[in-house]
Amino acid sequence: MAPQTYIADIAEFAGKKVTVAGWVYNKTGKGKLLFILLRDGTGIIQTVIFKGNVSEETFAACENLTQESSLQVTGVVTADARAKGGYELQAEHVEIVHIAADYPISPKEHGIDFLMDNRHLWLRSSKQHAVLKIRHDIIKAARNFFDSQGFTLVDAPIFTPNSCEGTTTLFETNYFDTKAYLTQSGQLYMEAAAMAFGKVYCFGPTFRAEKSKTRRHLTEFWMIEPEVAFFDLQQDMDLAEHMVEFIVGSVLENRRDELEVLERDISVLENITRPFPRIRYDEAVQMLKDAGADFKDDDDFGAADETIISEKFAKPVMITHYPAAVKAFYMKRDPQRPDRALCVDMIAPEGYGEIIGGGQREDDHDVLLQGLKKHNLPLEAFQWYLDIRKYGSVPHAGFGMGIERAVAWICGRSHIRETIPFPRTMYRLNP
RNA sequence: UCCGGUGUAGCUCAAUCGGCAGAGCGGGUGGCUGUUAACCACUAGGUUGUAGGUUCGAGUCCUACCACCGGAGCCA
Repeated sequence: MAPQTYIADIAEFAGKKVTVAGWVYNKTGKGKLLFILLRDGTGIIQTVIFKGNVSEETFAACENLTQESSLQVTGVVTADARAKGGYELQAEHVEIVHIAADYPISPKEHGIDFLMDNRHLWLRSSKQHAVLKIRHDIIKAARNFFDSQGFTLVDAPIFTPNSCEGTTTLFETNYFDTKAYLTQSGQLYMEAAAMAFGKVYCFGPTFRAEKSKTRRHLTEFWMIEPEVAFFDLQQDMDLAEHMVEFIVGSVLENRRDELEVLERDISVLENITRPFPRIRYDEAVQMLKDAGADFKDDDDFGAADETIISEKFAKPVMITHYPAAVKAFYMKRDPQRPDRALCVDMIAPEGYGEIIGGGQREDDHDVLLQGLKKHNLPLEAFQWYLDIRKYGSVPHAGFGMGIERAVAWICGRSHIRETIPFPRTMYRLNP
């Protein structure tokens, strides 16, 4: 193939002859003049094909180009205010690579079911493209954050012999002659790893066989889960808000164009700076009651409750000290008030719900053992986990951030299914 | 799993009281030297989700099923 110039870099080549390779995003024309919006994955540029500037055959061939046909265009880059992006390419030579069949996604509106059936093609559309570019940046920023703070990436297994929490439904697989389950969290393994490396994180897919059917749920989603030895709840919260600030800052710095494509209100994101508000569960309950919500004491918050609380703050709010009864068995209890857990949920603003859940872990062997028994969990499967409390147990804490929920919030998307390339939901396994 | 909704051309949707199946976009053909979701003319395109029922007659009414959408619970 001819050496290729990417559209993202096109301004550097004004006045020069380049070859751009890509796909037809849209085509208009007027008689002897054709305008082809050419998309190459890095950007879109208007290509001008004038009958007098190319051969008869080339012009005739270009008239037959359909949406998403692939081609290489060689010509001079010119600045032109009439073109979107400010530059256009005056075609001299066009090499058609493939004429696309009738492309199903037109520039008009479509229903969500149709678009999801065509997700493999929908990825080419500008908004979907922007969301996934930002997703990439969020993941990169999160990893940069931990890497720069001395964390070690220690990936957790996907196949697990048991439930991490014992409560959520798991996807069961046939693992040779036994059963294995797809992981729903890497946390327990990170606790073991933290005792080996001090500061660790994992980043991988997690699976929940819950029949959840909301705009915030996927059956397969990605989590980044740090875990730190000799860390308490307060330090855990410091880390979480620092990470979120870093990620949002990185997206604002690197993905302005994409945020604009998504029509995201940037001022809202610019306000995401430390410190974030921190409230206790009891204060949150009081807020709900003051707002007139129908709330049962010692219950967990529902989606509507989270929205009411989050709307009181312009930044993500961290809620701590939930009733231990509604939280997982490994949460450490507050010594001051043993019916409360040393846990934290971070609720994103604008009603996007919980993006982070975490807390300090129970580090006493016997208390943890009691918790396992109370939850009717198979003790044999958790022996290795109890070992962490037998050999140099220390206070430790961590959290998990759901990547897709963070992407949905930062991108201002109303539904999580657009924040992962190929979403898996209760009703969708294809494409 | 529960509650509510939708299903008509490739796509987005109309179709009055139960009375001839329609439009825009997209496709095709022709025209146009500055288009931005171009415009103009012509044209092709239908098992009305599936199966049954009521009726002289069903896209429309009834029953069941299927698919999907929105919400709840659970969670990140």
